[in-house]
Amino acid sequence: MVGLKPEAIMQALEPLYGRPENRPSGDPVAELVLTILSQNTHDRNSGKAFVQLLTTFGSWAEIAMAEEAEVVEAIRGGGLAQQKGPRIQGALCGVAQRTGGDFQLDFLRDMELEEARTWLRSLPGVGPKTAACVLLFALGLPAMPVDTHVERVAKRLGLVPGKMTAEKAHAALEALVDPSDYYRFHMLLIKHGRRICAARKPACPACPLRRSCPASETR
DNA sequence: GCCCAGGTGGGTA
DNA sequence: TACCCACATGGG
Repeated sequence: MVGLKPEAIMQALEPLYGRPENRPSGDPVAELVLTILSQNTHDRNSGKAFVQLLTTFGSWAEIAMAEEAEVVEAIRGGGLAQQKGPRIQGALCGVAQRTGGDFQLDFLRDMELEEARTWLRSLPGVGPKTAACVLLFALGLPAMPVDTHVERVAKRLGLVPGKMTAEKAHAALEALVDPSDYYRFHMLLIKHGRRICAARKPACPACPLRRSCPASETR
């Protein structure tokens, strides 16, 4: 354990990556679909699959009602299409069922945060990370997405125990970080984690976190 | 040709 | 509860 506090970590990383500002996107359903497509997939692939999905079908309703094979074909370029196609269709159907046919998630704003999170997680293909992405990025609600980068960096910095499971680490980090800083914390750790992965260096001499930086981790 | 990417869900002990 | 593993494509 190195005893670094979240605020100190964010202050150290901001000179490198800038200060992230959350501007909630307009369409939570688009965020939901895009996040499912991005699961364990590189951004460039998931982004292409998302564009292809939107150009192939004219609306969320069409995607939900389409033959599964058509949806799978549209998102093939994103990888894991056999899994993600049915999950996207199932999630869209879940949304429509809840709203009586509308493809929108504004009703989540009227729920308690944990109720909204639980409802999202009841959809196929929606786990803790995807639910948090929709709540934070699209609706501007205080949930923190914890992906592999955030989890790995946070464990290395001693914010959470290294042996903690991903789901517990998620809850622990949400408790540790001020809710108004969720977006800032998430984005800074993502950027730092990506840089570490991209560099694949045994050490990161420029890192402001120095010895406590995950970049000193030998992979 | 190999490696990796912003998870999830099912199976097993 | 805690692991382990399959899932699949494109670009470096």
